[in-house]
Amino acid sequence: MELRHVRYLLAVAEEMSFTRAAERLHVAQPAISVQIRQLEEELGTSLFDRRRRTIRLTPAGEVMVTEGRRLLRAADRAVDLAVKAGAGTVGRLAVGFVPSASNASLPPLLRRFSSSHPEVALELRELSPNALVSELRDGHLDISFLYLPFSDPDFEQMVIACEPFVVALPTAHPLAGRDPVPVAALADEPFVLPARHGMPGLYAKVLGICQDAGFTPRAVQEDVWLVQTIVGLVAAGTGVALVPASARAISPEGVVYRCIAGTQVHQVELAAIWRRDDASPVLARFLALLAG
Amino acid sequence: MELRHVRYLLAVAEEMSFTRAAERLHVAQPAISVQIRQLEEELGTSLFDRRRRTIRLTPAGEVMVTEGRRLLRAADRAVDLAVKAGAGTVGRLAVGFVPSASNASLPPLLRRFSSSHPEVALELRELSPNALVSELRDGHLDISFLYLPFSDPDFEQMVIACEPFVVALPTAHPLAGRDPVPVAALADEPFVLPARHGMPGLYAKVLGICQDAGFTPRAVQEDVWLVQTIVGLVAAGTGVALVPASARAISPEGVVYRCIAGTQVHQVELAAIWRRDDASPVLARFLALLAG
DNA sequence: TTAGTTCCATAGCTATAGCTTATGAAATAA
DNA sequence: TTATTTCATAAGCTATAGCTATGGAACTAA
Repeated sequence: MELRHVRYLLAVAEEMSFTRAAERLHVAQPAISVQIRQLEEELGTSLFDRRRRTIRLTPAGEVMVTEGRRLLRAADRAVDLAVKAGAGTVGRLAVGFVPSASNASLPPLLRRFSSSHPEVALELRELSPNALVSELRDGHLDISFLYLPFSDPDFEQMVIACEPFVVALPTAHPLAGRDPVPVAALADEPFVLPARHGMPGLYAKVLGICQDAGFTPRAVQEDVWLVQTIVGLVAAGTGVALVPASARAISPEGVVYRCIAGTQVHQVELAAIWRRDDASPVLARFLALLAG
Repeated sequence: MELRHVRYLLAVAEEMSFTRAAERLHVAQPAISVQIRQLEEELGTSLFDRRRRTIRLTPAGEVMVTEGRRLLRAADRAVDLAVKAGAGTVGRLAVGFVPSASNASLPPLLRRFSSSHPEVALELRELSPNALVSELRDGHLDISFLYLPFSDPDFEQMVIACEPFVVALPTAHPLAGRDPVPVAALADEPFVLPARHGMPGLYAKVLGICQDAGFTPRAVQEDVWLVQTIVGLVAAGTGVALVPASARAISPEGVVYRCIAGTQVHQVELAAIWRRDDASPVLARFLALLAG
């Protein structure tokens, strides 16, 4: 049995005429006769009572019409869903991000995508950068957000946000009175540093800023995972820190933010990364939104 | 799209290989390639990621596989149901009968059919003979049971039970002492007669028996619909009656049954009638049970 | 790296099967 | 009855599924 048999059957049943069904389907009448007969032979039973000139459905015909309608609906549905899945307007998108990235730029992006693609299920996961990469590789994630630098030939990347660094100081700190603060002024300060291996992008940037100012930061606390925690430690008076400007949103008692003095702009770049060979249409849609 | 496309897709998806799918379907590998490509072109999206040597389903492919399985199941189900409907092992049978026919012979027949055809819904209706005929004609009934004689070129009939007449007498009646009772002895008795137009078969039989005995029954009560009612009237002393022997099952206080004397056997025949042009497979099954 | 192997895709050809035209038989309608 | 409608059948044509041969790309194993 093929869907053609069902389509012909329904046309005949609905027109109650082989002739009119043929017209409706834009084929000659004998084509209908032959196809219906084939179906009848396959089923081992007749579908129409043709003894009168006005044909009638047999009980088996009635059943086949009912089930045939269901069948064609299921076929239409299958096509519709597959087309949508192919276009990326239905499906699933697993998004990963480093803890600090749940800041200003990401939520609005996700919200916009979600409202323009209501049939795509967004799955959000907060992971360390290396976990993000391995999950992307395994196909458990479709796209991830982390701080640059990052480089891997298997992945493509796109910068989606670029924010300046600011200095986080305990409120009582002598430098809190100055704004902007020159980086060189922090040369002898104890530093709270982000996780070197966990967040290599951020770590490298902070180190770079200090080295540009002519010193290597003295770590009083290393391997801190969350920007939130860094800020907390600064607030507790543990030391000073260089953090992305979006950290201003986290403002616990005891910490102040100051701009960095000087002409050189130090920025941290939040990037989206995804597998180069990932052909997921949903991902393509998401990337289009990122780029557009 | 045809079911062939879906069958090929599922084979490829299950084997995860065009080559093995081709072997499984007993066709050459290019046939699979072409059909899958056709489906992909119709959907406007690819179903397999063929960049690697081990192919993978695309999101659209996953969807199409899931929906395709559903589709083939629906197709199988449609065929199965239609075949059963054609064989008469599933469906509906509307059975009509005159009130009096719900006696000894019919219930066991219906019970036997029902247990051998559990998927056939039996619909039972108690109607007058002319209503039976018109409902048969309209197709609201498939088969009916009534008392002969009945004759109509549009219908076929089969006698399914044949029972002798008996005389029903009030217990106190003088003839109650005799057994058998000669019909002639009832010549001057008041008769309770079945409905002439409502049950022509039974009425004609009773009249015939009396006329054979040389008299025309004097009706004290005519147009009685149910044999049960006739018996009740006899029990109340209204008159005597000739009723089918199965009426013995209805034995209220005040009535006795006596055989008819004489060599001539007077019998009433219960027959099944159905439309000559009715090709219903369920009916055919039922008739086979009646005949066999 | 290179040679060999294993895939799927493509091209050209064959054969099947669906379609068309022409026509016939049976049931209606006039 | 005759004319008309309707479905079935037959013959020829055409479209298409499928086959064989082959090529290119991706792995695999020296």
